[in-house]
Amino acid sequence: MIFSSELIKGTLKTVVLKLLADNKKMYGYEITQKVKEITGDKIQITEGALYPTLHALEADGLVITELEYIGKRVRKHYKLTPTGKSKTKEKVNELIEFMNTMKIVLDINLQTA
Amino acid sequence: MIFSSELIKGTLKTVVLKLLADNKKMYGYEITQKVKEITGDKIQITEGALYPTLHALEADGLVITELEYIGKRVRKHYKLTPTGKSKTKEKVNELIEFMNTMKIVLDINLQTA
DNA sequence: AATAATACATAAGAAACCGATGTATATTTG
DNA sequence: CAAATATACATCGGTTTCTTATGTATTATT
Repeated sequence: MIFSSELIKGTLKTVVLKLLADNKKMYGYEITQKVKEITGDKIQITEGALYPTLHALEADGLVITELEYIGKRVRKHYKLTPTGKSKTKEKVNELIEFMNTMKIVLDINLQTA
Repeated sequence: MIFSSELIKGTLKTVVLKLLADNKKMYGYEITQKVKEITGDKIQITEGALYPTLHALEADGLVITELEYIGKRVRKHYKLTPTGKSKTKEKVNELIEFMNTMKIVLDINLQTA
């Protein structure tokens, strides 16, 4: 089972930030593979979604980039800025709170009307 | 704290379906109030998002409608069809699984690279 | 009497993603 | 060794979906 893209949408930025917080430094392709790996292929980030997101994070000053050359191939590494680190905490906390709220909506709302 | 709309986006349809499953029959305005109530004002569904969603659910055959007149004011009640009921189970299960997966991404991904 | 709440609806614009396409190098496999 | 696959970046048109604003009308509150 692969999760519908509408579910992934709202959490993409948070997931990317969290991965960068845990791994210090990652490049785009690595992020797609990492997400596939730790979610058992259930979340697959498309390149068309990821690269614009990374560019937006950079434009917002949440990450900085660094190029690495592997032979002739280039890798663009992304790393959190201090602002990015605190933003990551905010977003992760919001998502956790949101999921707790969702649990209430999904589980506890039993014929209360 | 009010959750960012990007988080709410992917779950709106599922939340509406779940409320209908639990309450048999609801009208639009009632849904907005119910969601505010059970989430402690943290999720506020706008009318511009809700009504198009309800219309889409109806067009997809997941709900049927029924008009009620309170004096001169009209209420449009929405009720799940059999198809809607099974779709609700699917969507709720997917969301629960998604949240479990998200927990792994947010909590357990510790320097595995 | 005026304001707020109830109750529906639409519509223009914005945001964000999907799927496709493009370019190029490196590795694996038959 | 040629072909296929994997690695690695990027953009873009079209679609979906929401936001904000607006519109109409009735009922309740202050």
